Amino acid sequence: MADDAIERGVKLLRDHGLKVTPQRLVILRYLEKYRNHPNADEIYNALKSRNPSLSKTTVYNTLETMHKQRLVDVLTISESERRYDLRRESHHHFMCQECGRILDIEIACPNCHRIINGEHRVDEVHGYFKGICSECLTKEDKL
Amino acid sequence: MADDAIERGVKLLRDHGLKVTPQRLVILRYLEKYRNHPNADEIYNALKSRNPSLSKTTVYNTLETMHKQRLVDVLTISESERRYDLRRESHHHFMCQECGRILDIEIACPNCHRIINGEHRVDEVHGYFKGICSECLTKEDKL
DNA sequence: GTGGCTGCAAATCATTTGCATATAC
DNA sequence: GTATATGCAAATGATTTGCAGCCAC
Repeated sequence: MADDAIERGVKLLRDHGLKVTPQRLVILRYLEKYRNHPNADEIYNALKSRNPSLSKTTVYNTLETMHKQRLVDVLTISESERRYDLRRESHHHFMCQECGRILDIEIACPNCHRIINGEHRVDEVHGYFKGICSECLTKEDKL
Repeated sequence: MADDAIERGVKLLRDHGLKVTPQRLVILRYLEKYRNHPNADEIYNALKSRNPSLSKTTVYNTLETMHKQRLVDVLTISESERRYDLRRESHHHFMCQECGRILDIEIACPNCHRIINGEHRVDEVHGYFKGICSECLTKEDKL
């Protein structure tokens, strides 16, 4: 892992009032590097060979802690499992029902946020789109 | 159950190519009457006293079948369970983290749908907002 | 008549919990 | 030194599956 990535991770954790542990750093680094909206199992499996003592409980604990500190978004676009995403400026997600990929959708939706915030206090906004992605469309002619 | 509600249910099922069964009718009727975004368990518990033979498996089967026929929307706004909603013209949902209620949000978001449809084929759009509802805000001063 | 629907019991599997040990600060 | 984090094994709980009998059409 590059030194600057470690430093960045340490700072990110400290800035959010979290203790710095190797497990937290490596999970944060995974999210930052791949940005692939993984579930807990994918994170665990990707990291366990280089971090043999890592437990799945810790993966869950860590992601939950980071979510509470608004460092990580929890996506429920999949009906069967949670997926995690390093938090960044509001964007949305598209899930392909064919290949299962979750793609970032860069759409700002200022209307929605503003209107509803007048009535309730809105802390999280999730835009989930589901269908067939352009790649699968060309492959399989499902247009 | 009112006669016209039954008739409406029968028509709805037939129009969607589904066989008409008492279980399907009563579940449909529940969704139509309460529109409270229930989970499978709530539906089952609400109906079992008047429909003693109803099984939870059938509740799940029925909701899944209706979802496939685009009669019912599956909401994953709650992280721990699916919630169901009779399908109607596109609207969105707000979940109060305090009282747990899921409220309908009547916002049209034409931008989003149009833009993304140029790239992928979009079959479902879900807008999930989370925070504290106005009622809980006044009660507890969490503004 | 038959293909699809129902309901029971058992299985699955993501996530959570209890608790003893280890570690960040 | 102490509060918190980690990791193991066991528990939980929503959803699914296998299968036998039933019913809508």
